[in-house]
Amino acid sequence: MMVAGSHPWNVSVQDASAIQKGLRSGLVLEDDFGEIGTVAGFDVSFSRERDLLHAAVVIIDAGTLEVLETVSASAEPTFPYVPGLLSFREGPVVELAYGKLEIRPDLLMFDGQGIAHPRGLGLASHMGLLLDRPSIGCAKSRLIGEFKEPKQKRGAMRTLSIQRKKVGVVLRSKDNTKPLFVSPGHRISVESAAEWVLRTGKGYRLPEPTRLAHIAAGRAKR
DNA sequence: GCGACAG
DNA sequence: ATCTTGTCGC
Repeated sequence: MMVAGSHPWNVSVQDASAIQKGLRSGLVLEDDFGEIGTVAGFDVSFSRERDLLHAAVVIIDAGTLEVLETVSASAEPTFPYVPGLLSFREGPVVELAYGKLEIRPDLLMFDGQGIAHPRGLGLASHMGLLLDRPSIGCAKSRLIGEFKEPKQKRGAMRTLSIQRKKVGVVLRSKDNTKPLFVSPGHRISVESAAEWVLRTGKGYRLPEPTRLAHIAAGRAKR
């Protein structure tokens, strides 16, 4: 079995796509974890006046949803935003912030796609592989995939598929609000991914990990 | 050629 | 992502 090592982030748009194709075979799409005690949420904001990316990571207790740790890091963007290549723009800052953590989270949640991606390796999958951690992609909108509108009640979900293959779910995390696009990143199944998004929610559209990371990332700009 | 297109 | 106040609805 090929073991995933590190790879350069400063590559061309062409090479980035090739790197994704090479990494996808290393993904584990079934539950591969023990007891989940902590969940980390990631998000990145952008300050255009200073041309800086700010990444924030918030770790919460999986049982009480209480915040245990918050860290952030900043860096100049080295890659443009290209649909399908988001990890090459946000990956560097995310790794930087992750390195500042004292707690080693049991599960990672990202504001983006997992395997619901053109080459099967969205931000959550990519980071889950590099950090060797179970990860979930929890995006606010669709990148790729077909689905039917889920019912309006919290907890309702429909399959998100790519060429007849189930790659995730379109999940209603709150009554009468736009659904979330949840797909496994690495070392977790579609079912468990959806379950954890619901389990870490507090009544807001976004689950606590990602919601709090979003606030922290925005706060990091000031 | 045209439309779609995570953050 | 970001530029941005109020406003309608649960």
